[in-house]
Amino acid sequence: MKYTEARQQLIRTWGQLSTHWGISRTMGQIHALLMVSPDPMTSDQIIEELKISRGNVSMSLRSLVEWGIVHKTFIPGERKEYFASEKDVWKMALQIARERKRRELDPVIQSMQHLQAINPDSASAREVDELNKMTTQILDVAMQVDKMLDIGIRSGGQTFVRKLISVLR
Amino acid sequence: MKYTEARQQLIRTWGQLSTHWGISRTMGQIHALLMVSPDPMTSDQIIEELKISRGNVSMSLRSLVEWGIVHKTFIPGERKEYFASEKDVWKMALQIARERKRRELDPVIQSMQHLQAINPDSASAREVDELNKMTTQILDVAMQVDKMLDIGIRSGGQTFVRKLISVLR
DNA sequence: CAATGATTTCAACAAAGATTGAAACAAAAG
DNA sequence: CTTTTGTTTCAATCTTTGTTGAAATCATTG
Repeated sequence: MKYTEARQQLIRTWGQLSTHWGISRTMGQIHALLMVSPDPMTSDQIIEELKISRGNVSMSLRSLVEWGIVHKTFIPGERKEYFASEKDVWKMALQIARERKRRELDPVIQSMQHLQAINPDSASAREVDELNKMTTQILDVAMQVDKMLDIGIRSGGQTFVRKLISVLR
Repeated sequence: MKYTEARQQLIRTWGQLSTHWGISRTMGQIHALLMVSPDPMTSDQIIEELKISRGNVSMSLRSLVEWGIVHKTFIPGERKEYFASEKDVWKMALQIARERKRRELDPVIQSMQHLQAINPDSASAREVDELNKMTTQILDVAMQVDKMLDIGIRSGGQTFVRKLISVLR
């Protein structure tokens, strides 16, 4: 397989994949492009390469920076801003896990905590009971997963998963 | 907090959440409704409760069944189909993990395997090198996560996470 | 501080995704 | 076989999300 093909396919695949994760296709493509680029890139280079609008590039880059997986870098004597992706895929995965935990898991925990202690108005005991069982279970699962992610994040991805696999096989 | 409120909030929250996960809001709501319902429900009851169209309910239920977290059940002497959710949240989480692995992780592994062994056409050594480093890393991470999920799935969620937390703290 | 170059914002537009509802289909009952 | 009841399909429509491009903002330079 030729370099240019392979590179394009990676960008396409990553863009495709990203849509399954609440991230726009363009963001995914930009991220892939930065991952495989040996040097930081300017927005103009990205526009050129992916044929997308300046506005879109600007917004996507900002969002990638907010996710913490792309960094602005300044090159001495250069006026333009340069962007580079995190190159360590484990670090990247952890950073994504950390953000998703914050954006998705933490709110669930909050929400389920509010739903504890129900006052059975017109409902039957069975109904109240079932609802309680569910919220309690969901809270339990969410809190344990949360704890697990904390540990994983603290100990660094590779170490964590390696240990884990060796311990639990 | 009153029962009816709490129930509605759970349904709203779950529907909201589901959109972050490539699942439509309606599907999430139906799932929440089935989770807290002590008895299996017919599509008519779901339509009534959530005020959504028959077609939507039919398609969403099918999809939930494909995900393996909702089951059709037949009640003797009844002509209608009844649907019930998996009630064990750990089982549910595992089933979702299993499906997501199949739908999202496995394709990445496949794709990265295709991208190994690049023929440097017009590209510089640095560029080829960077691309190779990336695809190799991604493949590595994906395969380890895959292995981890396999172990987790085999040993059952609760056991898995409990062990893991206790071992790695 | 005016001019130039770079970046961001945002209203208008486009694309993708979700939902509806009515027609087609399937299964059981009379 | 016909009717009744229940389920699925799918084109049309609505909703949500993503994208563009030009104007506004910001920053640097002479």
